[in-house]
Amino acid sequence: MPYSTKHKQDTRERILESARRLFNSRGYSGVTIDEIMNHARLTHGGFYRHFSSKDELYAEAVRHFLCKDSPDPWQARQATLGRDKPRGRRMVDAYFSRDHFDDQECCCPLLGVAPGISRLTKAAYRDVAETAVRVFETSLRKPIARERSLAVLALCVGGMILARSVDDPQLADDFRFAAHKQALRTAGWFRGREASGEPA
Amino acid sequence: MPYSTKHKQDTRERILESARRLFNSRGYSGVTIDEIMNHARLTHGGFYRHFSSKDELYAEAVRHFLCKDSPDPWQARQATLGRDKPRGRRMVDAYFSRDHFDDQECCCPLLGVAPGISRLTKAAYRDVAETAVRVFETSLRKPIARERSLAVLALCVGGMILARSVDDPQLADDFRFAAHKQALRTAGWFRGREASGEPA
DNA sequence: TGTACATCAGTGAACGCGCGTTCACTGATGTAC
DNA sequence: TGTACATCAGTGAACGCGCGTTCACTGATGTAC
Repeated sequence: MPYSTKHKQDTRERILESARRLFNSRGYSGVTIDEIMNHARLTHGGFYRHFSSKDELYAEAVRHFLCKDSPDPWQARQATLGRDKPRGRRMVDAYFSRDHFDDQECCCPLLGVAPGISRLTKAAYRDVAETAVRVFETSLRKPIARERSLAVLALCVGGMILARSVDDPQLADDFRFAAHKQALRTAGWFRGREASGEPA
Repeated sequence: MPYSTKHKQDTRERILESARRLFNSRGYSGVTIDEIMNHARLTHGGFYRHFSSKDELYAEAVRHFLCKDSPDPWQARQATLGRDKPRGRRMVDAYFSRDHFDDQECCCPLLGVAPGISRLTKAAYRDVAETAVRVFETSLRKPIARERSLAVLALCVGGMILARSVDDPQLADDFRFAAHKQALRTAGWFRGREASGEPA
């Protein structure tokens, strides 16, 4: 039995960590196995001793995001944000921090799916987003209409992306309904329980 | 001058419409130019008479999403949802409708960026999402903690994705701050104006 | 009205490169004697 | 303790395919005469 099992585990861990960072910053198809292996100080040929396909590696890398023991700025961010706040609050603050916004490598994997959006495309997204915000803004009653419009849009996009990214239909519906309800509430359109089920 | 300019415009429109549908359902790299052209009843060679690159086509297709005159189920969805409601409300309802959730072709382009997520990957996302929801749930005070947790998560993901997808730094910050504030408010952690700027 | 011509949308073969995957080989390491 | 051996992590060349892009060509159409 050559090489200790620890040696192999360590290598696997290194590949996983490299994959997580690179996938997050450039998306699934923006990164090659060769790059990941080089980043982990290996050559591409050895990859299949650790994973059976690129797809499997990606799924593992997503899960790896949550590992407590990885030397991860994301974990650090949470830690530095005040021990007195509840854990959930620290997570939210860390999530929305400029640090997290700028950090391409150590971000939530859902933020990394957009495969290296080009400048051209970002401009198009801005057009769409601005139009949508304007529509909401004119529909809402005055006080801080714009700010609430932005939040409503975030609820729409986030709720649906989460619903679609998850393989449990029940959880998907839960996301959809909860985000919907909250969006109506934020906009001030929520009366009674009308949004708790499917809208008519 | 062979072929009327209208003829060329029509063809371009057809390519754009095919592109929008296919990109939305399978993401940028999940669709080939050949497929798009076939879908528009053309062969791939003619593509470059209309667009200078695949990237340019994608950006145009995103913008095309908003065209009022396209025969788009998305527009239809809004129309059928009750004329008495304000336009923004109709948009939100249409956005969260099961119809929009299921429809791969005619959805918000931001929902189409995730390039054909594999079953393996969806399972990984569910793990991450469930863990995150559980953390929030235990941090929130009791009443409908789960529902609010889901909404908070949706605000996080949606706010950051929008912020990252847009090429105007000011608009990006606006999304980030608005979503952050609303997340804290939804969770019940918002006291005074502490989240209006960058968290300390 | 009819015919020759010029234009250019559309065709389909070909190019070329990137990248996931495979494979024969190497050599470091743990075990048996 | 030292040596032969077996294992398998890691190497690097090669394969093969998909796909964005190019290009020489075709043929439909509008215009000029």
